[in-house]
Amino acid sequence: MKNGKPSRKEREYLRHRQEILKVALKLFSEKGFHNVSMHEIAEKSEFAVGTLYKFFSNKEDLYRALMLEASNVFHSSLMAALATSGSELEKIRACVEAKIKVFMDNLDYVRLYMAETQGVSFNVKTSLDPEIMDRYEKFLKQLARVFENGIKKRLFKKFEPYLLAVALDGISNALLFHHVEYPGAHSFDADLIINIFFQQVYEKEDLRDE
Amino acid sequence: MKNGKPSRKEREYLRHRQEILKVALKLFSEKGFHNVSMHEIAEKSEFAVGTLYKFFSNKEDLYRALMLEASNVFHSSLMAALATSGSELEKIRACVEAKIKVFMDNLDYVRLYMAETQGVSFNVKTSLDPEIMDRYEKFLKQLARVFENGIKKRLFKKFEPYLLAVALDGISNALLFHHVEYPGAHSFDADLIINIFFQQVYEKEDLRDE
DNA sequence: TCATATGTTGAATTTTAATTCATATCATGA
DNA sequence: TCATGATATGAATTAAAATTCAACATATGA
Repeated sequence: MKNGKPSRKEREYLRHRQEILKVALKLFSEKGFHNVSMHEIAEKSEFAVGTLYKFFSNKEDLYRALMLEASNVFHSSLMAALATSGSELEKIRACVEAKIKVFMDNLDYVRLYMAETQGVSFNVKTSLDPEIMDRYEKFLKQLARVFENGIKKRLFKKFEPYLLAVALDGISNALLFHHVEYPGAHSFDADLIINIFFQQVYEKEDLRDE
Repeated sequence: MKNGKPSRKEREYLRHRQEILKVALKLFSEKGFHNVSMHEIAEKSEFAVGTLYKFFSNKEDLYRALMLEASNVFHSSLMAALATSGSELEKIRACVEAKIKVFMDNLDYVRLYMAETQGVSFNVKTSLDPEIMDRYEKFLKQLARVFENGIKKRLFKKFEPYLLAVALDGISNALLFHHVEYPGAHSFDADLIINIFFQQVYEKEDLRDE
């Protein structure tokens, strides 16, 4: 059937790889790296253990691949949001909205990704990829730059921009975590974050103190 | 030597137990639960493996005991701070100060404790003690109550108190984590948290909008 | 001093899970 | 149809820890 497309074997290969990753993501995010065995992944993905090793050189490599994907999804989405045109406040609002969206759209990834960015990587092996840390760092720096510009323009009060970035990220994460753990306990949206954090840090025109 | 104190064997027992816990805390906090073996704990604490099992029925039990201790230290300190007399703002300031202090005084515990409260408990077995979760929950509720009172007295703007509690906690954790990971990168103290979060949520007398 | 209880030891056992690899299956094209 | 290379298989191997327990040490007090 079909003729010589650019690939074919390759697409098959990719599909299989994807399938394995999907199952592994589900399992890792539910039970954590150490509480999932290769046999379990094999079983759930309907491949043999040996086959897994054709796709990933070992368990850690498989995990790393997942983290990388997660990092891609989150990072690109957040960076894109920060690049929005508009005022500094608008950029940041876009960023918070994007964060809530990727968060909700990728709940399985959330647990993996958060274990890396939040509070360093605890348990999992020797803190994985510095690559991922770097990216997170880059995001925070970019966010800090937005704050910095906002401060220069006298839109925001004078706080160390990087710390503002850390703080905003902290609030967002905390609220998102809470929401994921107790959905529906307290309604919650992007505006709330913006309001709690911002309405305030955002300096009212008639109160500039500098 | 010495005569019949209320105990003696018991104090000896406790001392030994304490010694084991101390070593385990150090190791777990450095390398994570799964990357520390009972043999390593035995070696470092200068007991035999078998002896460890006289004190703790298994590895998980040992870990659990540590978490409980950590929880005690943190929880009692934070609750005490919230019970301070004074205005709502003062209570909350006391709480943030207490948090920074216990945090700094117990860096080894921090990693263990945070893995539990922040972002649920990832990796380690089936999310440990609900007891610990309960306590954390209690703390947040108490903090929320303070916010609630502050709102009633028109000291703070009207936000869902529980979410304010989550948010404040989130900011504090994020900044503390950052500080622990990159000490000296950006100076940082209780006032900063209070200012970023509060100066603002705290409603200026001349701006009440309700 | 000796018998008993209490605490300690670490080699041996058991468990658990990662990783390998000889064998089987399948797809392709001669 | 058959030969060949590419893939997939899963029982067998290996590795790493957790846990046990019979033997040893030490303290107590009769």
